[in-house]
Amino acid sequence: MPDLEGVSPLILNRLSVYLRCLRHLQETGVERISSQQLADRFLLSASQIRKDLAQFGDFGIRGVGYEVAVLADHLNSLLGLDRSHPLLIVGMGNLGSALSRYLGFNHGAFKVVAAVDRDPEKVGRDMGDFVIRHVDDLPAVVRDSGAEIGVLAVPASAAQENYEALVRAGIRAVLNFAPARVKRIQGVPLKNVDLRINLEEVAFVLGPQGRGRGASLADPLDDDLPT
Amino acid sequence: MPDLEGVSPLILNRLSVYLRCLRHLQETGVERISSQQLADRFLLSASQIRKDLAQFGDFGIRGVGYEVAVLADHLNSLLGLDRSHPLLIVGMGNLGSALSRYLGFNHGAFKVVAAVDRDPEKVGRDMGDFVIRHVDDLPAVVRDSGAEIGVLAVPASAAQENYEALVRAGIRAVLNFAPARVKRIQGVPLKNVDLRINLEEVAFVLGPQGRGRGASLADPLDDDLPT
DNA sequence: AGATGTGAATGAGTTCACAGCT
DNA sequence: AGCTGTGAACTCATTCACATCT
Repeated sequence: MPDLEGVSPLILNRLSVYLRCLRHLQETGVERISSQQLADRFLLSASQIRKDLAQFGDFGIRGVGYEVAVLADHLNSLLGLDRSHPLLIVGMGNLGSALSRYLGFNHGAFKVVAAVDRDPEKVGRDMGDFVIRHVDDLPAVVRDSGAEIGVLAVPASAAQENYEALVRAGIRAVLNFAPARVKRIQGVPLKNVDLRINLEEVAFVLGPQGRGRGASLADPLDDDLPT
Repeated sequence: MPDLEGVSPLILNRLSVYLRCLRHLQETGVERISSQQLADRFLLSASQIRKDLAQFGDFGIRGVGYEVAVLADHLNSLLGLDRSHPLLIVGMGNLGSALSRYLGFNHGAFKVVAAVDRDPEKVGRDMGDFVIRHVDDLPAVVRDSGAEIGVLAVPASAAQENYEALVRAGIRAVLNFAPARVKRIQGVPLKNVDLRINLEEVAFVLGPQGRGRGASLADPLDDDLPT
């Protein structure tokens, strides 16, 4: 049953992970796989895989396993990756440039179609598929490019105002990489990603002044998974 | 009781969040605050704040609240941010450069002290506090710089080999930003951070072809918190 | 046999509600 | 009175174990 409402972020992220594993298997020429094999191969839990998947329909074949290609395609469309998601990068400094490379992937589901910056030096630069435009032109840029998701890669102090500008320009969702919490405006999904928190986590396991050796606590690192 | 073993990553991340809120309050001149006020101010849960904090000692004063400065300092040292954590960036492309800016923060707890790259073009470039060196010199770079945490910002295909090189060079922990899962070697804490998963999450809330409007599901975005 | 899908059991994490300190 | 610290209640998530299908 495609019970799409109320899917927890935990399950969602695992689906992404499963999909990546499956793509990997596909490239390796594997056609069928059981939940147990998947779990062994990628350090996951077999029963969890089954439960996660069963939520969205009966993709498997009892006694056999899952058809890699079929399952991958199901997940792909479930995650909304079967249609293209045009991205707009706001702020083309190092982070913005890095993200524009990093995020274009996944069988073409995500594609950077536009970028804006405040710096006149950068405006006009040709990025191959598009030209960097001025942040003041956001409304026109969003309209012309058809961008759907805005990616904030601006300094912390400029994050909130740029989010709001994106909303006014008609963007449908925003991902914020600036190290500042942005407050969501009703109706425009927003995800704040703070890269620094990961560093703090790692710093913690190293302990006060080198508590013991490495992995002390409940092995908390590693939330996400394979490629 | 500083029951440091077995702290869940969830709590850990919340502690980081609390600390940021407190720093913010400090700058605003607030000296005391109750869990309730904190919760209201930053969209948190009061009882959760109290429970999280109580785990590590009695920082609060009944009937009064928490002394902002005191609590901030406690958290700071609890998270290991009172001593300096020298960072080494591996891969000085756009992402590496961006991270080297982005991650230097937090009252000087994190400082980039060295960087390496494979590209002879980049080797030798002066970054102010240090000079980019060749990745083959990792052992010497780690020794000379005293780097503690390695930050991988290399292409996916090079992630595993560079992690292993870091381990051989004597690094104490690693944060991997390459879009590839790296397998941990016993004794060297590793955290894989996959930026793409955030995009997929946002794409999902937008739904198949624009299911409803914005925030459909259980509002899953927004894990982390304020600055 | 061999693997899925799923209720039942366990465990983790969060909220409630209040006793006890200031 | 006001607010913390904490056991008890509750909700959410994961794992177990097995009936069911191929």
